[in-house]
Amino acid sequence: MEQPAQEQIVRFGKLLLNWYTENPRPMPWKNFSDPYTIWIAEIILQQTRVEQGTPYFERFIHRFPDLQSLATASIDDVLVLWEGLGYYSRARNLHETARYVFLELGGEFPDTAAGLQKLKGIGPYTSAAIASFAYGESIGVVDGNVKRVTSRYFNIEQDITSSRTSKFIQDLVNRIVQEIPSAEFNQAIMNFGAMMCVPRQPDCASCPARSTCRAYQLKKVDDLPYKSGTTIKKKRWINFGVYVNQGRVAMIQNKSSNIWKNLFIFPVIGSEKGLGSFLESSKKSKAPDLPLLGKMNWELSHRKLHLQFYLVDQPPTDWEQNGKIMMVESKNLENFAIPRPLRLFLNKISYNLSIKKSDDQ
DNA sequence: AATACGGGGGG
DNA sequence: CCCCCAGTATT
Repeated sequence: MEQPAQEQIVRFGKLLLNWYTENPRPMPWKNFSDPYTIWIAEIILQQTRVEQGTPYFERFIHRFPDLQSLATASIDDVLVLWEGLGYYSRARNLHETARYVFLELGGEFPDTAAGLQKLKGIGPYTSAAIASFAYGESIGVVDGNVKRVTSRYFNIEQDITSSRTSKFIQDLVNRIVQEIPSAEFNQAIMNFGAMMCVPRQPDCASCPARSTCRAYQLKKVDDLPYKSGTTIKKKRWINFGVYVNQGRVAMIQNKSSNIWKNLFIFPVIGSEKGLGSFLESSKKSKAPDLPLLGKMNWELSHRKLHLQFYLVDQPPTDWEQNGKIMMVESKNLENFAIPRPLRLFLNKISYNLSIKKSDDQ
């Protein structure tokens, strides 16, 4: 994969910067510009949401306002303040690094990302964050937000967990901060990822970057960032309406999707277009106000389907989903091709439907 | 390159 | 309730 063109990345950077100007996010550590306070904030924020980390930051800075106070404290006192935050090695490394910088470096933090990264507990992300926020170094941060936003906007399809992809994205944001102030851009892109370009069901309709977002254009927002290992199984939610009358069950031949094409299914609730529209959309539809007969998770090679079966007392007219509703006699169900999960469901409720089946169980 | 390491939020 | 998320150190 090649790096995007220069004008593309500059446009991207300006978009995010404009968005951030209009959507500032007050965070307590923004009032500080010294490396110590920024370092504390960034360690707390590793793997931790702003909302959760903020009260910890306040307490920590109040108790340990400067490097000396932390370096001369006991690890037990530090851990007390850390309690509940998790990843407790962060507190241990924090304390160890405080002592090291105070005793061995004369109280002065290294002033480059490369130097900072030599310290315990400071990796690629945190070193870039401190270097840009405290020293104005032109280096981009790469955290989960940045990976998600860039992989979507630039349609980066490579495995987001590989070191090769991380380097590609690091190079990409480093190019951007050659053109745009690094501290502002780093704040902008991380907050954009946290507020706008969120992991699940982002509100693309109100996104200022959608007109030039490659994932949006290609309808791949739900598929990026791509992560290897566990094959991505898109989740889909489908509500079926089960209508039973005099021992007959309402079925319809599915013409609207490639999954289970031409098999007979219960009509779906919530869309006149049938099954297809549910398989296209990642939106979880609202639970209808109907008796829930059962639910079932069903995994295909590339889909994880959440199936729900609702009892309806009459077949609505909008059930003409690319086909005709047919009332199938229970004893005739075996003559129809029915998807496995629906067949299992039919077997399960057969008693209630007064269906007698010899091969039950 | 793979794994361990907490805990919180949202569907 | 279950699933998803996410930097660094270690192996």
